[in-house]
Amino acid sequence: MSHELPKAYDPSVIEERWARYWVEERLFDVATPAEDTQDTTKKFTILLPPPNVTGRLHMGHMLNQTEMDILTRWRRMLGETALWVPGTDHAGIATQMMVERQLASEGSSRQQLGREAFIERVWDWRAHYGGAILDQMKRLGASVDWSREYFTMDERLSLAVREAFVRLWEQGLIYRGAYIVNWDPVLKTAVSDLEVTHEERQGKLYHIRYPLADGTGSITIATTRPETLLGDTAVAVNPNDERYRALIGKKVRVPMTGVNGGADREVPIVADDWANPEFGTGAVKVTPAHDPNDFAIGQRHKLPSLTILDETAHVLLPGSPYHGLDRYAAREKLLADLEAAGMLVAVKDHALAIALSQRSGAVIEPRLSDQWFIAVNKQPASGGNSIAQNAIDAVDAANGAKPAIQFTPEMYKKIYLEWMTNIHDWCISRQLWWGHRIPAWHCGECKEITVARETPTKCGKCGSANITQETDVLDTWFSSGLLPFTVFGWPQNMADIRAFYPTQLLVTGFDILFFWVARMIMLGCHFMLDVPLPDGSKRELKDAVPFREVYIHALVRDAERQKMSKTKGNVIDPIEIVEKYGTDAVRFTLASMASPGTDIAFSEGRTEGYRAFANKIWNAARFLFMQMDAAQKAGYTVSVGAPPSPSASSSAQVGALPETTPLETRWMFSRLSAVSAEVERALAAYRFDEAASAVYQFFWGEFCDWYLELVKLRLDFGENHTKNDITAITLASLVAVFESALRLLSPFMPFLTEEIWHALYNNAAPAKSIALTRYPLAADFPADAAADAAMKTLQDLIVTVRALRKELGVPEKEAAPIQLHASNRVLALADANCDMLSRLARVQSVEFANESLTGTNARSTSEFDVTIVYERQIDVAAERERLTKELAKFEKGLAAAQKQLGNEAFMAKAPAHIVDGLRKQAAETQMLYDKAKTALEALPK
RNA sequence: GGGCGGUUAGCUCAGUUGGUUAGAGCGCCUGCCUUACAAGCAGGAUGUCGGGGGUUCGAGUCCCUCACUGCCCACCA
Repeated sequence: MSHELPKAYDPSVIEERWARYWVEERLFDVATPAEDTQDTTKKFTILLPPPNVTGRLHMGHMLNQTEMDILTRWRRMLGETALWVPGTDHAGIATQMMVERQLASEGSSRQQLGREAFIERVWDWRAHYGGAILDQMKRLGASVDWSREYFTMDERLSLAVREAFVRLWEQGLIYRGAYIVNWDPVLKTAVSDLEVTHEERQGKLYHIRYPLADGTGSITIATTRPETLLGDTAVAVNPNDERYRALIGKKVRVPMTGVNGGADREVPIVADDWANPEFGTGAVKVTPAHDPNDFAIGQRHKLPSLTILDETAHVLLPGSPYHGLDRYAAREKLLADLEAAGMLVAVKDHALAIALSQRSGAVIEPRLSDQWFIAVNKQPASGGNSIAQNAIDAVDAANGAKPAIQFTPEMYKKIYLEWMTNIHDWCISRQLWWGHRIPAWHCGECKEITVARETPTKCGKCGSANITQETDVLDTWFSSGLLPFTVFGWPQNMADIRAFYPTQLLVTGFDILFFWVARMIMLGCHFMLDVPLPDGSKRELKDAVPFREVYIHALVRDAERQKMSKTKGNVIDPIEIVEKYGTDAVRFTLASMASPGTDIAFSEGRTEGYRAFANKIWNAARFLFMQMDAAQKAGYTVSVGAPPSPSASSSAQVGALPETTPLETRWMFSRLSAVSAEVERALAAYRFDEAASAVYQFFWGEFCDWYLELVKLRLDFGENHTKNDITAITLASLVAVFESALRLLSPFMPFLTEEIWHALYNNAAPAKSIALTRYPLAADFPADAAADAAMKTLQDLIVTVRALRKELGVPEKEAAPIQLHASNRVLALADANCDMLSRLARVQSVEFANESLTGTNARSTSEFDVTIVYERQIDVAAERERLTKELAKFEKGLAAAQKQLGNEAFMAKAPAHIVDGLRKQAAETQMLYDKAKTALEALPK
């Protein structure tokens, strides 16, 4: 007995084994092609969006990886050089927080450890826990090149980051300066605009009276953040506001700003267009150090900036009664004091969008501080386009030309361009310890900044040795934005760059469209334009882009369409689901639900269904193996042909079929050809849902439901069996179809197909993995329209007879004769295939009728009338109901058709094939209507 | 304040450039342990395609409008 396959399908047993095998055998590693050979193989290079090293795999990852794996396996099987590069991101803030939390639980802190020891500690943490998410990936069978695994803090990548920074600096595209940034008072660092979310909250608008310094009156301002008045350096009014025109240039005393018992600060009233006469009182306080708009006003009017909050958002104003108070405590006290002094004029409800730090949840405090920026809209010193302009041109080609980067769904192109067009300079400095430290040194003497590739020993300007390195690190997205070229060795080793850059595709979620996708385009285009093409010619934008296509996928939600989140407790752990149903079933679920533009409501019910599908495949294999063994015993030579290799030329796998090939086999190959074409079309368009449903329908609905049942007719190896051609042809075809179907399925269900495929070859498979064989192509199998049509008719006949039998109450096992009235073609078909009718519809015999058949035992289709010869009376009431319903349906159809056909405008304007089709259909409907009517009238009253 | 999606069977979703009488899976109902599979087989029921208006010979599909819903962006105190 050969072909070992346990009776029960148990994914847990087979999946871990193959997952390990794929990694250990290094099946998906791709070596750098030798440069002197003319390698014309198409490349499919794809970068895994690196998960945070702190991360645990979630459904979003699994969707992302499933999609990438399907595409990569598919391309690989098409003979392309498929390289999928994995790695992890050092995730500055997230990782630092994680380790700090750990330290806190030990009663320690990073400050206690000091910078160096802390970073050591993070590396330790990473060594212990950092591999978790990639291990999970291995379990999911991702066909990545593990030999190229990277970490964004690796020595090699760190050097590249430093190089990129220095070059930008040299090009004048990086500057340092004091600007208002989003300050996270919990993490004590600046964060970028993208890392801030806004939340609608009910707040208050406070009207506060500022007395004029000359004692002639007062002006009332409106603010939502009264505590910031401690840092006010002006009051602004609109120059066109009649109410205040006379006050412009006068001074006011900002209440409660006296220090050490001194007088309140005097500040000017300035005229500025920013002040909106419609809002509040029309007069606005100006706090340049704590509000971006106020900062701008300050610049326009040369106002001083007064920082009154420290890095933890406590009041920093020595000598003031508010000094040391948290910003909200200060607000309370200040309001109470103002109230007592009669300065608080009004308090109004006011809805405001409050800025929150995405990471810590803290309320962002705009704060003036020294930060590093990339000037994205500035031309490089050496000439050329600004970073943003290149990033726009790459996606929105001039004169309607095909852009270098294409988005799927296309809608995201618009969103991207909108953002890129309005982009501000990118704040890349973070006040963290974990990350790429900025390669800049401050001179203690002349204050000059020296930016260098190698650690300098003295100031680049005055030569002083009194220099200290910048303490800030770079935004994590700066390094990950460089990945498409740094993973391939830029700037030192360019062999892989020449072979693999640009990557073909990026698959990711829209949540990192700006964070990562946009930054890769910005940095990729900018740096790679300077790298010549392999043939030495100048690289243009179309080849400088980091990837040629971007596929943005949906969000995975829970079954109730809720976003999964830890706080809601509705997070579905993919590993748990995988353990329950098997990776293949979960992958198939995600693929089948991944239609572009729609979020996925993950439901276990679907997964259950696809586990059933996996089980179906398993059992089909068992059936096949039984047949092979039986055939062998009956004296047949059963061999499984080797599939084509991926690089094989596209000559057909199965040529012309022998004359004696039975109908169902001709049909099956024809279907296999059609479904191969459909899958190819769907995957090329990223329609994972359509591809999945095509293979599902093919395998279950056609191969199992029809073909396997029909081949049983030819494969009866009982005692009376004599060797014959039809059996041999059927057997060989069955095996070939099944083997092809496994390859067709394998990108979707890699584990199951791998297991069965090896069993099919008795563990002596012609390749190390099914993943290294060629994907089925439409041209591999003979299409046969005649067989398709014939099978369609027979299927109709069989289904009609089954339904009729059920209705008549013919016992399941009892065979019954039928009468058939139809065209000669159909009659001949039924005659030639009466064994099919017998097997699948328990037809005892077929009698051909000359007259149209109606009556209680009859059913009609456009091609035939059929009656079952069976004495039992039908349920008259039920039959009447059915016929009445059918009549109504036909009437409706007829009425619609006649209305159309009677419409002169339609007849004149509609294309001929539509009119003909409608005519034909109307005629058929009329016929069916007549028959149903006759049948209804024939029913006993 | 801008912008973008979604609304189709009880549930989750397809439905390509307008074209004949709108589909799938799950669930539901009925009958079957038919020797690959009860995680199965066979049969069956189910929709005023969110409301209204318009364009067209023809609208689930295009336009307008309303409603509900989700998301993104935004420096109005």
